[in-house]
Amino acid sequence: MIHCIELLKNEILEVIGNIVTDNDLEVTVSEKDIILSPPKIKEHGDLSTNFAMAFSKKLKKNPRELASLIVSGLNAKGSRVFSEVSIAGPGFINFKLSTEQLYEGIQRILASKKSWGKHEEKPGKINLEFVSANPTGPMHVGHGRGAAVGDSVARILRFAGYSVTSEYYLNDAGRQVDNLAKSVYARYLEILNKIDSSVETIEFPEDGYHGEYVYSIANDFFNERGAEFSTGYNEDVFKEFAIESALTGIKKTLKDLDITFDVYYSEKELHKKGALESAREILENKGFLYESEGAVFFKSTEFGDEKDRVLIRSNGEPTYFAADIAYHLDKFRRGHDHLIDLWGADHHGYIPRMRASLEAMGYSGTDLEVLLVQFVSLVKGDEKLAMGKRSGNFVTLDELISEIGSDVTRWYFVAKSHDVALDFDLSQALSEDPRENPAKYAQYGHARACSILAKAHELYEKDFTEVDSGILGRLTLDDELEITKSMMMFPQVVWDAANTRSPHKIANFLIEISRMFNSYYTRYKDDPVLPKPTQQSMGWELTWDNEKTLARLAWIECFKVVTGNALNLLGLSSPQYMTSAQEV
RNA sequence: GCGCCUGUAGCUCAGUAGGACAGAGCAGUGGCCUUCUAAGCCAUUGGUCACAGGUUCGAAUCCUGUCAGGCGUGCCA
Repeated sequence: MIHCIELLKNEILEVIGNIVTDNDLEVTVSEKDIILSPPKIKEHGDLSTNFAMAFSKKLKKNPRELASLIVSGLNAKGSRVFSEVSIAGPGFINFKLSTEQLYEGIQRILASKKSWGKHEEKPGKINLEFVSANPTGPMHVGHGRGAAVGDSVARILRFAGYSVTSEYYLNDAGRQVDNLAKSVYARYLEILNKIDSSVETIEFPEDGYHGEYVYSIANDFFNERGAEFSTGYNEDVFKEFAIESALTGIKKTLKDLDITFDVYYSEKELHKKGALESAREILENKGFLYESEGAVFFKSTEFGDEKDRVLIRSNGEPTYFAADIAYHLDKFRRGHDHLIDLWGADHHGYIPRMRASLEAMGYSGTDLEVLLVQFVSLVKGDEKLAMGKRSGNFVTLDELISEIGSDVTRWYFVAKSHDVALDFDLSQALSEDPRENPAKYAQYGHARACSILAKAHELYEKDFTEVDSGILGRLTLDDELEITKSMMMFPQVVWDAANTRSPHKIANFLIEISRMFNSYYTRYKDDPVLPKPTQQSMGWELTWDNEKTLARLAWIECFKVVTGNALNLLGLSSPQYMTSAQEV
């Protein structure tokens, strides 16, 4: 469709140029001034522009008059892009694409295949940080949403031509992991005590982690190291073991969701290499630091923050914020020019100070973009399933995935705008009747297309993607042409989803186009793509309309390409076949 | 108190660089299976786009105020 829009814009520009010179106007109209987009309502055509309304004052004509000048100019010239042009309402100009454009579109899709919808590479490097869950236990459902959204955004941005480094910030330093290590130690002593009652247990740490998984880490530790630490705590040993163990679990969960990161960035390493000191030095030299009550403060109020923030506590320990400044500085130093962070919505108060620190160091506040991922509430009927790692009472992401599967999990996380609090109703995702399950529906269009193509290959020994344009002229049904237009829109959908960081736009597209396809399939049962088994009597191929079938098969190949690409952007699998409920 | 997000059909949500009668899924109602998978399709019910003003030829979309919900407002991360 981008292609058609470009062609049409040029035609319109030429006509407008003539109008301008004919009327001695001092106006320059450029390509950017013409907005061509598909109208909401199908009856209004395939592409529409409000140009006549927007430029009526500048061109000193009332909108309808201007529109009619443009239309008559276009008609006089003749066009290969549209077959009909009309004026409607207050001055919209509506175009109906010529079928030749649609057939060319099909050819382009077949030629592009997996690259259909992919945009040219752009300069610049984006760093996309997401999940970054503390390695203190299994991921919970909220992390899952961040993971699914982040990974899909990464895929979509790459498809839109951006260079993206996906990154997980590993908080393996600081208090949370200390708490975890102590918690594991406490459980470890409990285990030892059961075996040998002379081993004294300790009081469970106040801020400790109460989850069952802590026992399991402690148990693993005991199996590996025995009773070696029954009388003395070694923080480093327990911390390393606990982090390793938690991280292994997190990586396993991410793998189940088909999510991989380019970089796991360790906070501990950041400290080791002196990044905090380096960042502090910059701020110090620029005069943005001061001491008060024994602590070092950053003057974030100079950059619009509510209050100044502590970087070094009065006990000499750096804050999490101090490390985060160093980390973000490091991202720039590694050559990224735009940073995107996905944070839980509860961290939104953190944005002003983070931006302030970057501005203080000489970067632009807009170089850091924060996507806030709103909360997920798990609901199952009337039952509300609570979350919260420290209370120990939560549904893990692993449990969710094992109940409904990775594809359905990702779908629900990604099908809604990340900016909206999500009520994840398990009763729908778990529904025995898959017709209620939009995730399955989104995949089913693709599976159905594959299924038809598989059957077709039994009947025809041909590559359906090699079709000549004459045969495509056999696609004449309204549904076929409408679906073709949607498939041609896919690159724009990708572009829009990328620039608004909105995977759900891909999800909506997928549902929409799948519905059109399923509708087509059912509506034309009496005019099937392939001969039914009862129609395949000896010599059927001599009387069958093979050209129409081949045209449709090429078109179905397109559908498979488009839906496959869309599913892939969401991180869902593209099944070739799905087991029918009747077959189970 | 202040700040951020949200308020669209019974439910869950699309729809914001302003545009042509406000959309989908689920739920409801009525139809369609000797199937190229009924995991589907067709028809139909249902909304003063929280409320009140304002800007505009035109507002769910922009501005102001009000109300309601969520979150935040640590020398926690």
